[in-house]
Amino acid sequence: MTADSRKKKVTLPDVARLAGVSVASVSNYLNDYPHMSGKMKDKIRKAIDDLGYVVNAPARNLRSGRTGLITLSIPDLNQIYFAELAEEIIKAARKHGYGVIVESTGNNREREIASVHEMARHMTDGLILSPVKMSIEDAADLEGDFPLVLLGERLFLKTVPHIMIDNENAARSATKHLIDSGCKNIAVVGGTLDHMDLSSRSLRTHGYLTMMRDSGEAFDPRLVRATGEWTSSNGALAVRQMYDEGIRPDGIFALNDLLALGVVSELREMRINVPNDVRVVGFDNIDEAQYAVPALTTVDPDRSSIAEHAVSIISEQARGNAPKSETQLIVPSHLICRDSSPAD
Amino acid sequence: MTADSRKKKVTLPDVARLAGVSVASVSNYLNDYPHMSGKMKDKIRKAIDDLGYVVNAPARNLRSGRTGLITLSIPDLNQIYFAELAEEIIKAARKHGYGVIVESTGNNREREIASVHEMARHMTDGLILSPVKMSIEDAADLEGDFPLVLLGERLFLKTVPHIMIDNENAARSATKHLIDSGCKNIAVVGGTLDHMDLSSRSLRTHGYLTMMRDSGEAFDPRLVRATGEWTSSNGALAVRQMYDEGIRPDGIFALNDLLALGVVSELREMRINVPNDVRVVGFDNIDEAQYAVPALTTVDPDRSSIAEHAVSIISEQARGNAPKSETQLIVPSHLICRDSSPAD
DNA sequence: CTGAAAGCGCTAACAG
DNA sequence: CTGTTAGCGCTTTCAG
Repeated sequence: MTADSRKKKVTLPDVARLAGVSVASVSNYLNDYPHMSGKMKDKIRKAIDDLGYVVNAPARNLRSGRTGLITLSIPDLNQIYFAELAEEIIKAARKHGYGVIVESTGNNREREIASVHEMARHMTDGLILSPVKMSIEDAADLEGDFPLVLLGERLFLKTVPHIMIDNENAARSATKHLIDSGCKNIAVVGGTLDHMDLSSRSLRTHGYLTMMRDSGEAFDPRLVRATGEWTSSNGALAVRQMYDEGIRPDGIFALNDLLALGVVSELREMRINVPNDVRVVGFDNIDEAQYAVPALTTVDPDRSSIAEHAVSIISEQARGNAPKSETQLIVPSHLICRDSSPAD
Repeated sequence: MTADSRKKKVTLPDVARLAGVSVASVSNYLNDYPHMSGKMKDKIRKAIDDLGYVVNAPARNLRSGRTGLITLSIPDLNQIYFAELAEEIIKAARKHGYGVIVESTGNNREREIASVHEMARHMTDGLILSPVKMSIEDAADLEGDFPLVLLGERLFLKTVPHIMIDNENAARSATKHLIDSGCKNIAVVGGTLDHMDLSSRSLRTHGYLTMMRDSGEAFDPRLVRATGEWTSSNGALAVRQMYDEGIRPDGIFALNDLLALGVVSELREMRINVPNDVRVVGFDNIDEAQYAVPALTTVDPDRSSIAEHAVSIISEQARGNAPKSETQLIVPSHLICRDSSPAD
């Protein structure tokens, strides 16, 4: 395509005329119709180049009923985890020939619901939704028969494909890694013992608890440190409070990397060596984890695999293949050992 | 709109029939045609609700020539700065009634160029491009007459609207803030003295240099610390090396927040108090800056204003208003003082 | 202020 | 393997 291709509107019939073939052949060519003579292809290719022809997407979409676009609806790109997830989804989508409209719902229930309807308005071929505020009462909004995939652990609907991280097992691995490394007092920063539900917070805490129990470790509820938002300042605060209370962990499992970063920073400030005095493990494997000093041992949720599955499912549904009923995919994650708690 | 609105395809004529009016009236209604009787509006609204009608975007687009979509092409959502910029652009776009297709070019020249052409393929109404690898030789690719805005300091084309951060003045303010706070030995981490060009690195370093000179501060080239990628580990490394060389700054201007985070972390590790012993100022005001401990003093590039301008310009161009020739907008940024170097 | 009719540019039958 | 034709669903003149 040349730079001036958009100067004048060139239509498919124009190409057909110049190439001396029918519009159908040009259309076939554009859609990679398998059976076509080489010379015809050449003629068409040349005509397209000469005219600087570009297909008109809306016309194609109108006719074909598909747009080649999917909507990704996430809470907030400022949250690194979601930004990195979006990056992977965009990559996976490109591989499948899709573009991605990114919608940011800002942790707002109305906007989450609205994104379902917006999708129809933009006529995208599907929606990948990461709901954080919608509840089971809003399920009706997801009942349309359009391609939809839910991400995350909230909101279980048997009728809608759902992809999640294996929060509990990942937390178990992280905890086991610390136990196996000889830690005797393992704290969970960001955890909770209250109202266990299906949130990451609860699932990860639960994984920690069961692994502690399975390993015969003594359970000290004071080692479960609740925090507010999972930010590095709250991670630092949790450590400070723990030490103020006289608690001396030798391993800390922070429920996400931001918390872990704050934990490490506070420990260093307190002249406590990581990993020699206290080992630290995070969760998410955000980009920054590898650049931190010390580099962070953390759970990699395998975002690229989540993304690949999400896009595949949408793609399958969009081309009419009914979603395998009850698609509830749990993507395995794995621990990445770095300096904050090296493998043995 | 009800949840079952997509069950069966409902078209505009269906609505017209049920409402007992013409299709044109329905169309007018949908497009907020100003002159229309209240009762007609009511009839149409009711018919739309009853049928659960949703406009078909491609058809509308085909006819109107617009899609209500703009493409945002940035290097990488894993880079926090760009993720936060994307978030702002999505917000601004929503306000203007646009959806945003996010394309990630992965610091790849070919993909940057491709995104210009992709836009035509998806028929978006405009492109906001943040080029990092394209060079002036690729200018021809930007010559089409489609709505386009460039973000960032690279690649100057008088013919294309361009929005940039005021890197140099921002760096001057940051430096001045440190000088006014009594710092005598101010280091720049991430800076360079080689081949000054139009990169952020050069412009920010230059701002630092001129402010040092204007303030009559002695210039010590050893205070300009080059780094590789702007990551926190490289920030930490730069500090370590500086001290190993016997250099003792009392103020550090890190050219982005990630570097600054590394700088602070290393200083704390070295038992050097921030801000009492050494003040630290960053650049970008990423979300994390406010949660760091100590919270980071940094330059806020005013992403929301950049986003608003970018979307407005696209919107204007898309509705046919020629871009004011030579739109080269420089968005003023300002310093946000937090704990790492409080205001006096 | 409302209705009838003419396509926007393309694809998918279907016929050759 | 290639050509003809009939719309996809909507907006927009242009009359009434």
